[in-house]
Amino acid sequence: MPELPEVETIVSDLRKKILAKKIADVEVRLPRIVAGDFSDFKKKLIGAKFKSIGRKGKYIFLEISSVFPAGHNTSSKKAYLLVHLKMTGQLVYKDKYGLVAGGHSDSTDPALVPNRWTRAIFYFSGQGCLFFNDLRTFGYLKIVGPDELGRILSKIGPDPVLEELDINALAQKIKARKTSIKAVLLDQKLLAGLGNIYVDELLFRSGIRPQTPAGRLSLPKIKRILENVNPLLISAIESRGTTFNNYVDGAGKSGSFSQKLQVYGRGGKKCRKCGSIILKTKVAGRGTHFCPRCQG
DNA sequence: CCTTGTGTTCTCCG
DNA sequence: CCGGAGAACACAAG
Repeated sequence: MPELPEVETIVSDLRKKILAKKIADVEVRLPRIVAGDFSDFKKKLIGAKFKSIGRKGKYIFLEISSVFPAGHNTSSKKAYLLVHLKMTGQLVYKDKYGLVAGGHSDSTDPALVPNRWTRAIFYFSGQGCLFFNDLRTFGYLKIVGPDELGRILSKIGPDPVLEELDINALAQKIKARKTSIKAVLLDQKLLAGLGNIYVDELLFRSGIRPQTPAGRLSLPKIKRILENVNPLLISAIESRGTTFNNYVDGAGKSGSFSQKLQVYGRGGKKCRKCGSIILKTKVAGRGTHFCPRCQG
C-alpha cells in the first residue's frame, strides 16, 4: 500500500528520470484506469513534457507543459496528470522497454515490465518508458486543470512532510472526535498521507491503543502523537518506504522500512521493545496491530 | 473469506 | 425533518 513515504519516494525518483523528456506516445491497455475524457487524455499528453512533479498526501500530480512551435497559441490553461495509486498501483521508470520477449510477463517481479498488470505506458522520445501497473485497478490517471486539482487537494488536510503542522489546531480537532484515534488518523481530511501501516506504527511510537476514542485522550497525549508523525514519516522515506506486498519505488525496487516495522504485520510475534506478544484485531474496519504492554 | 484508499451512501442521534 | 458524525458499502483481484 503506497502511503506518504512510498509516494514521496516514487515522486523523487521520477523527478530524476522523466522531467523534460518529450512524451512520444501513450499506450493505455485498460481504458478503465483513465478517469474523465479519454480522447482528451492522449491529446493532452502526446507531444508534451512533464515539467514538474508534485505531491500532497498520496496524490501525485505531474505538470504537463505543451511543446507547440513558437507562435502557436498556448494560452490555454495549465494541465496536470493526476495519479492516485490506491492500494496496488505502481509507477516504474525504465530506460528500455520490454525486458521480456513479447512485452508480456506474468512475473510479479517489477523488474520485468511490462507485465499483465501494466495498465498504461508512457513512451519518451529517444529512450525511456514510464509504466503504470496496478493489480487491483483501483488506481487512476486523470487529466485535470488547476481548478480541479486545487479542489481535490483542498479537501485533504496538511501534509506532515511538506508543511509545518499546527499542532494546537490539529489537537483541538482530534479532541472533538468521538471515534477511535485510529479512524481519526486515517482520515485524510485531518492529515494527508497516513494509511494503515503508518497509523499502527505511529500509535505504537506514541504508546497509545488504536481503539481509544480520540476525544478521551488528553491533549498532551494527542500532541505527542502529532509530534511523532513527521519523524516517523521522514525515517520511512530515508528507508525508501515499506514494501509489504506490492509497493516498489520509481525504479521498481523495494523499500526497506519493512525491516523497521514495530507492529504492522507482526501479530503473534514478540514486541521488539518489551517482548510481549503483538496483538492483531480490527479497528475502523482495518487490520490493526498493537503491543498490549507498550500501548497502555 | 481475507487484504485496503477513497468516494458514496446509509444510519443513527439530538 | 435537518445536519452532522460515524459506520458501512462499493470497487477489484488474488
